[in-house]
Amino acid sequence: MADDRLSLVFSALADPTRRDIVARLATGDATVNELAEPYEVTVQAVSKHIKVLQDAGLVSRSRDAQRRPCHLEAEVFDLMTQWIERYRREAEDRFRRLDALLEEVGDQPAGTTATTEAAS
Amino acid sequence: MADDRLSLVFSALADPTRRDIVARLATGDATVNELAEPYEVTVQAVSKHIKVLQDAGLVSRSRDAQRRPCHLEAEVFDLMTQWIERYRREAEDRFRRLDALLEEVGDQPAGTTATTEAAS
DNA sequence: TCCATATTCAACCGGTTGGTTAAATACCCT
DNA sequence: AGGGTATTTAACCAACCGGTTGAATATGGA
Repeated sequence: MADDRLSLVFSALADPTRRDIVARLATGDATVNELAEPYEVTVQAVSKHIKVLQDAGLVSRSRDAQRRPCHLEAEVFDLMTQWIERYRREAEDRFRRLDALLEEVGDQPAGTTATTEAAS
Repeated sequence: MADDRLSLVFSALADPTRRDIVARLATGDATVNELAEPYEVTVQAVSKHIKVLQDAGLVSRSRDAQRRPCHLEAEVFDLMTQWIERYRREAEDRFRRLDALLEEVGDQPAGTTATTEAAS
């Protein structure tokens, strides 16, 4: 379920180990064995993580003898930032309009209207 | 497992229905019943989705009689964009350095060194 | 008080996920 | 051919996820 590109990318990055792998690939290509070394999990588990990242388009592989180095495909990040920025902008614009409206009416200062109960 | 903030946010947005809810909340606050209306799923399912978004800090609730309107907390987006931009920048910098090195050596034009095999 | 509305909680179900171990595959080297 | 290294596949398992139905809770209004 949820096999569209954006879902795959967000889902892939929802795991801290995979985010860590991405972080390390940002500094340079690496093989599965190299990537697996710092973790306690087996190399097979890391291989699965790489597959998830690959299916999301975040990682590509090449071949070098037995090794299959992983390469970070950073362009995919654009897909996320575009989505995020779009709705952030919409929300901020709406907030600005509300703010201006309150200013105009001469109500209480903005941001004190509702009990927000945000998560800790 | 994976209960850190960034994991919760990415995980929350990995579901298309939840992304859609976020998109709609960007245009204005809404109740669970209002949000559930366009979907085929039950209102309980949507309530669960809201809970996930709330745990991730993406949504806050207020009270208005029986209604508990949902409000988008767009600041959380910053957490993601900061993470994304950091590693994108690292990867791009590395690419630029490699590019410059190849230029210096007088090798082939950049981007033609490895078989990338990227996902479709 | 009684009823309608809005929302959540509880229990359940099938599919997915992240991990394991064991076996298979792919490639290099002598 | 045979052995070593790198990696993937297969089968399995417990936990989680998104959905359901049914019951509970909370609030407003007649």
